[in-house]
Amino acid sequence: MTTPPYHHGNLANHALELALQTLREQGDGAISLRALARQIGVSGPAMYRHFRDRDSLLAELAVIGFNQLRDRMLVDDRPETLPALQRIGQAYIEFARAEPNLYRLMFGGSVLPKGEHPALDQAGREAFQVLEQTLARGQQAGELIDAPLPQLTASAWSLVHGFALLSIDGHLPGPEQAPRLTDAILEIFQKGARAPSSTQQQES
Amino acid sequence: MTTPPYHHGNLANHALELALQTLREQGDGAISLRALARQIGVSGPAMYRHFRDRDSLLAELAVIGFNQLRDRMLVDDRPETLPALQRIGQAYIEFARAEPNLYRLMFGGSVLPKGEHPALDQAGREAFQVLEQTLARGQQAGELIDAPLPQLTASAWSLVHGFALLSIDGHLPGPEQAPRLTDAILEIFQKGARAPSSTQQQES
DNA sequence: TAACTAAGTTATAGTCGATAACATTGGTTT
DNA sequence: AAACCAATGTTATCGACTATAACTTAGTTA
Repeated sequence: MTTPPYHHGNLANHALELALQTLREQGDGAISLRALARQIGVSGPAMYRHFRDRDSLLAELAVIGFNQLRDRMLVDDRPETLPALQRIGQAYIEFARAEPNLYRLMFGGSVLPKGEHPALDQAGREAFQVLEQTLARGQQAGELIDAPLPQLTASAWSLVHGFALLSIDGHLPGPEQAPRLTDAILEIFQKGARAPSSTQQQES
Repeated sequence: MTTPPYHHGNLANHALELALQTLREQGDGAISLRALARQIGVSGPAMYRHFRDRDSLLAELAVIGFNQLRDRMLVDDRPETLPALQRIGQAYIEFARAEPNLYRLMFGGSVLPKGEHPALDQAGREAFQVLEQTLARGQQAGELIDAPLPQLTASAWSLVHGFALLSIDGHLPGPEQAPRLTDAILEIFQKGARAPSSTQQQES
């Protein structure tokens, strides 16, 4: 009685949950299909019915991450662009700091090279577009400089991406004052990207 | 005659050279001590006389990378800070684009976590300081805003680091116009970090 | 009910990291 | 010069992993 059924029924989801937990606790290098299968109580090769290979499982985790990141960035309730940008930047960096290993996996170009996992590329683009559309709105409202949109987007994304990685990798001093640092770098960006005619003023 | 000598005599350097080549061509994941030993014509465990483990070899590669990066950043021949910063930023991003896999290894927090390889941390600090000292000079000369130096440094480093990674990982459109994009983001930073009283003027 | 298919299984090949125990060599010491 | 010894190799071996092949089970559908 209560003998485990031959078919698990939810192997893929179960595996993804456990993998996400392993990722959080020990990083992507610690994820192995065999170990996951052991934890679930299933044989190793069973995993390959649900994931083409190890990288495909990692890619699915990264997709989950990008969707979470996109949702967290969708908080620009402010009508003015500059406060909205500030909010988005904060949410972005908070996500990276809350899920460092997931964030690294999402952008770790060496582990999951771009172009090999279409769903992952798509999820990344969608998150990217939240930022881009906000910047576009800011330009249309005349709050941001008139630089080409791709340039402006690349600048903003570079700044938060670089800060997020330096922060979670321990390259910045004083991790406890990360929020203050976050605001400081976002201010510099706003000052650099603000339209000269903007009604916003710098504090001093 | 011409029988290979029992002692190789230069195993460590030879291994590092081959590993660097493998890294360039196939990324850090493709580096294995056994494969290196095979190429050199030596047995696997011989490697462990020269490297504590695989990560130690990777760490030595990363140290080489940081030293190269630092040397490339030491080109601020201009006395004024802003042009010097521009030069440093360009050199930084050119390095990352020329050696993408090496750059990823240097900063790949998951592969080589900070704190486990003192020589690596030291080399990273030395490169970091080139940027920091230039920014400090700019502040003393009154060319840069009076924000706390760590904040200013974190901003500049974040921007070039983020841009470098997004660029080499293929997240930015139009790779062929990377140099133009580079100048664009550096301009935004300069505009955001320039002292209000600076004699430098924005172009329009 | 027979056939098909999805989702498991065992068996196996090949690679790798790492350690233990042993062998060779060249420089150093007496 | 002989003995020694530290550095640098060697073979043997363990355990873990990715991945494929061939087979089995069970649920669904004609």
